[in-house]
Amino acid sequence: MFLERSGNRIGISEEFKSMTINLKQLSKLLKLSPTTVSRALADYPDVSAKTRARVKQMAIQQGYQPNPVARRLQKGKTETIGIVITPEQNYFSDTFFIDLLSGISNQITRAGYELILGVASDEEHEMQSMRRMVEGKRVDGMILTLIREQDPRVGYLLDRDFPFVLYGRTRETRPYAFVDMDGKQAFEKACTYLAGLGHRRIALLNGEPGFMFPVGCREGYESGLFLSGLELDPDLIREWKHKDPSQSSYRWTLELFKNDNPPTAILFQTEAVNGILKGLDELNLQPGKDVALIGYDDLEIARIHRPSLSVLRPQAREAGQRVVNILMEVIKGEDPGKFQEIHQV
Amino acid sequence: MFLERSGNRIGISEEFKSMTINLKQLSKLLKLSPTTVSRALADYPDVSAKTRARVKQMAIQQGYQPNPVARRLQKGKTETIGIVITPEQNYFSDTFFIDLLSGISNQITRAGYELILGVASDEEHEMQSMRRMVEGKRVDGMILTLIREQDPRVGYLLDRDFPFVLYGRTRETRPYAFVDMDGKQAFEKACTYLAGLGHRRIALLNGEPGFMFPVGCREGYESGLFLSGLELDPDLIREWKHKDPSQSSYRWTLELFKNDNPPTAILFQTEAVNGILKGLDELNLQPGKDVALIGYDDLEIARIHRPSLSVLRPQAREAGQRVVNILMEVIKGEDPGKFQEIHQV
DNA sequence: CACTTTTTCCAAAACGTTTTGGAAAAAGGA
DNA sequence: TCCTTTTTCCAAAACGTTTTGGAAAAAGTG
Repeated sequence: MFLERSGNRIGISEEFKSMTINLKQLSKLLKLSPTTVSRALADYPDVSAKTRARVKQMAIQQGYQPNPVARRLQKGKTETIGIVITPEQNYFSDTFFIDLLSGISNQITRAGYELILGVASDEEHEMQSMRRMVEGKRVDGMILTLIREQDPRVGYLLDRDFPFVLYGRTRETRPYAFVDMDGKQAFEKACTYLAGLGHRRIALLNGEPGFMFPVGCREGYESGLFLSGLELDPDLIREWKHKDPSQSSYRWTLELFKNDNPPTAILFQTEAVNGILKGLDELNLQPGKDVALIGYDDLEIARIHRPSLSVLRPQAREAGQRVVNILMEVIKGEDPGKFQEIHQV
Repeated sequence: MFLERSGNRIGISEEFKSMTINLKQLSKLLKLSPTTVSRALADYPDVSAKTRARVKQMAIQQGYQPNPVARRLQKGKTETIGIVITPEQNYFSDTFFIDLLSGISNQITRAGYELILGVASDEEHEMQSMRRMVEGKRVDGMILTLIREQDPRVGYLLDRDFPFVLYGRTRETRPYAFVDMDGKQAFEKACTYLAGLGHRRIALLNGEPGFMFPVGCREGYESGLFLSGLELDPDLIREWKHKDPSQSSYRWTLELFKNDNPPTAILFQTEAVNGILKGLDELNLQPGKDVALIGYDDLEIARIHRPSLSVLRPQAREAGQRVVNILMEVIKGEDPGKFQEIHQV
């Protein structure tokens, strides 16, 4: 029909648009029933090898792809996973979170699923966004990140028996699935490593309580001190504020060095890095020389501070993939309690 | 049925699970046809005010929400928007991109739509991810960010007449919808501002060509110099590498000051900030004192460097919302060429 | 050949909405 | 009152799949 103008823009665009063929049309082309075509494509044993091949070839030739919406309705599944992220915590800084998201996204795609994203400005909207997904039947499962010690989202999902997996942990007695990084072990190792280098005054610039991760970091820090025969000095532990990590860690850095017996090393998480560097700069202390620094997370900034700034790099991509695989099992009906993984960093 | 154990966990979870009522059940409860209930909820005029009220009340009471999958099938729309992000460019640094995403997400939710996310590691996967969304009939429209000068995605979408909006611009003669920040004007202003303060040697640490944004920045820089009666010195223009912005901008910073006649001010984009600060630190130059710095994007790090580090803050949230509103119009069939907006920063 | 079993196919139903095209009931007009 | 118009409702079809429950054809068996 568009032959006479096949060379121009309209011809091309019409050609592309007509690429949407559906099952009925495809089956008509093959002189088969929609049933048989559908089953052939799904490799059911009750269709002969010959017709199966014929169907598949035609499907490829015609660029047939089953309409996902129709399939979802029939299957009674959305084939969709939900995640809600929050901007205020600068969780996005550097590559860590995007790596996690990358692992999640790719694995979800591999399963033929979709990832839908909510962005919430605070805890209330976070819950609201999740409820919309869950109660609106928009997803088959949820992935939760940035877990708090007391996290209402977990109770909510457990109450309605809705499939979910945490990246992180929370305080909850009922069994649930999670993948967590072993912050405790990481900080313990970092601490003993520094002690092994001769450091006796090791500071911890930790995240403030409320979130679960800093809890493990502190445990690891304390355990590391203990294993190295060092005493814990409360003056060397400080907590940056989630509202403004840079500013607060900057202040605490200055504070730490007002001490009569200042630290020679600092352990911290990503969020504090800018504040610490600025603080040290102002005090004319060289990172890596006057003060050893070990941070948690894959810091882009560490590349130009190498080797004066060491980092513990969690395998975020792998963790993301694992989270998805587990979620798929839970959706299938597996017991979530079976999936509780703590990954070494 | 679960009355005798309504106090325990199973009772509760069953109660929540039964909250999923569908249209047929709801209409039975109301002794009305599904048709009438559906139309009542959609405020059609052919249902009396009385029954409309009755229906709505019951719908709320029963927590009825139309199954989105079924509605999509009938409506022939996915009510879904797609976006593909790429991790390698550290676009995620600081709040800019997440703000944009936040504006996009919230506006999409407000429209009752869904945002599906793809994460691609390179240009090839970026295209692949987009094709899956488009050809797999998974979205009604696409949002594109991080636009390149020659961007195959734009041609692809134009060819098949698929609705999309760019955040940014590209070199393409056919009309398309976009929202862009006026990088040119921003850099021009910054430049004349610095000149007004007496600076005569203003450097530009620009993004490398390939992406569209640095083009405008450079134009603005050159125009700003011209307006201030300053001559353009090619030695003061350097480009950081996308593969490693920190490292390259760090090197260029050192390089800039090897000049016999070094700059007294530097203009740059977010990506270069760590490299520049590190470089200046190493040269014992104080930002804001020895060298004036003006960056583009909302830099978290600028908070602790205030006022020594100025930033041009684009209204990312608002831009994101605008992108969505435009996309909705384009999906409705409006001419994309009508929507070409350049926002002042 | 007659009967059973296996292979290969398909018609119809189902998923949960919205839309189409009336029909019945109520209201208005003479 | 009878006819016309408006209001209010609904049965049936449609969206594009997958699944169910056979039926027809082919192959195997004695």
